[in-house]
Amino acid sequence: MIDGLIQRLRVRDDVSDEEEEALRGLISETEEFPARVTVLRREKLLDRSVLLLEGLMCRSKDLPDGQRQITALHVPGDFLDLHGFTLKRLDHDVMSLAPSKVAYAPHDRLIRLTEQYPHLTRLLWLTTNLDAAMHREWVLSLGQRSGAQRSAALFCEIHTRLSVVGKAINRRFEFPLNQTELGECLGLTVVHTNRVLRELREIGLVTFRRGGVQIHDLEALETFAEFDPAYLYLEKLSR
Amino acid sequence: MIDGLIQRLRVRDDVSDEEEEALRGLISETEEFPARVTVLRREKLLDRSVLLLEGLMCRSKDLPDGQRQITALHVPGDFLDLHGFTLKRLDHDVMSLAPSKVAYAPHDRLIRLTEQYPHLTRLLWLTTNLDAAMHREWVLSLGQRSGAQRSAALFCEIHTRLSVVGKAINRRFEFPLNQTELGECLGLTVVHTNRVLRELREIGLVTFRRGGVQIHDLEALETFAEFDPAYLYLEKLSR
DNA sequence: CGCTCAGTTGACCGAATTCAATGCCAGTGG
DNA sequence: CCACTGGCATTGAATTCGGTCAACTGAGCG
Repeated sequence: MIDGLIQRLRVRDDVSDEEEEALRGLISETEEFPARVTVLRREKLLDRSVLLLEGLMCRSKDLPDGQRQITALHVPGDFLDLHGFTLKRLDHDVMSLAPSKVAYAPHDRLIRLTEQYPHLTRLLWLTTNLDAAMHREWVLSLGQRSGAQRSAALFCEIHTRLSVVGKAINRRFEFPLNQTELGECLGLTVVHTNRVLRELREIGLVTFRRGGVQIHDLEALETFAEFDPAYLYLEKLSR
Repeated sequence: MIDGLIQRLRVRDDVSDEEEEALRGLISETEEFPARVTVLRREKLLDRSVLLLEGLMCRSKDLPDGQRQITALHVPGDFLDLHGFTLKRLDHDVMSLAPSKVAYAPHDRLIRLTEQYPHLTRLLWLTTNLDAAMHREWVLSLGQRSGAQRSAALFCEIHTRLSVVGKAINRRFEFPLNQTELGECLGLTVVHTNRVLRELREIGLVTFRRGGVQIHDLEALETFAEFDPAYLYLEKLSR
């Protein structure tokens, strides 16, 4: 059930059978959500963290004048708010972008885990640091890449992350955002997002259609985006 | 010596005397750097983490075509690469912006700490999650705020963070970036950075001069920037 | 004095936004 | 079956924000 998480961790380090059991013991219950509902609201005090099992979710922040920015996308196997375990409240909302299934990890169980499994604690800590690494890449993207490059880089990132959990096949993956939401990831208006998508389609790199993404030429897309997956830390090291 | 760090932690949670001792025991040695040198280079494998004691540093990423983005600024009391404790290598460079002093925390000592002090481990984990929260605010800024707002928001953030460690007095603080570097934080060119700074100065909000920042009207600046310090987590909670 | 480096300004250009209209379904109720 | 609706996607035209190029200033310094 939490295989996605274990898969993601085993890409980066060894996880013993005992540790795997401890991880399974974290989960208290599961819940399902339809697409486009707010799953976690900022400021509320937290006593559990949420692991995404199936579907797609995002975190978003907004400004008083109503502008919204999506700060992260989450695929199955990702914790949505493990940072909330230490922060105790969120600085952003979490919303489902597709029908999704989650599992809850109560904070008291996480505290016990930090007391009994230091190595596993470091691995969970690692996953929040991966989130931060992705944030930094988005900062780079928003600060320095053009709209089209930004879009291409995002498709490369999601393609790589979904591949790790076996959900990208033949350079195709489910990606049920609409163009407004994609624009909120990229810091672009819908109108310009639409133009950028047309450009990427017309030069034969990638086609985005509501529901999914088909990459036509992965190598060319990565070159165009100046994409380097180093920030996703896909290598196995003792942590 | 590591008082800045302890000050920052005690804003967010209680730190016992024993834990304070354990933190002091982390440090093996210190080192000083002049301004504008690369302190850590991306990709190198790490066996220690670096705590900033005095000065100012930044993390930066760049694209193959030479464009550079500063992804974070660090003030005294910040770890520069505690995320490197679990990631084992960095995805960015770390550079000094002012003459600085650092202390080293070898990873084997950090591992021992995670085995003996779970609560303190959670507090150190917290600090990396604070970094991620700041990254998210920068994503919001770069995606949705105008150049001038972005600049104002950055000044608000640094003012608040320096206040915590007693380094902002009377709405004035040292900030020895040049306009090129400030532009690399904001995703703007030097030329436009210059114009934005003039605008902020002329409407009486804030004056940036190489070396320091003087805020003229803090409340107006925060309103202009749509700044809300919630993402800095300045409240004390049991973690 | 001439050099360099940072800051500043103007003229022009291009990327992205804004505003507005149109097209395209899928669903739904008559 | 068709008319009507609402949500997205798409396109055009005008505008603006920020970038590019280039020149100039001023301070510090050997």
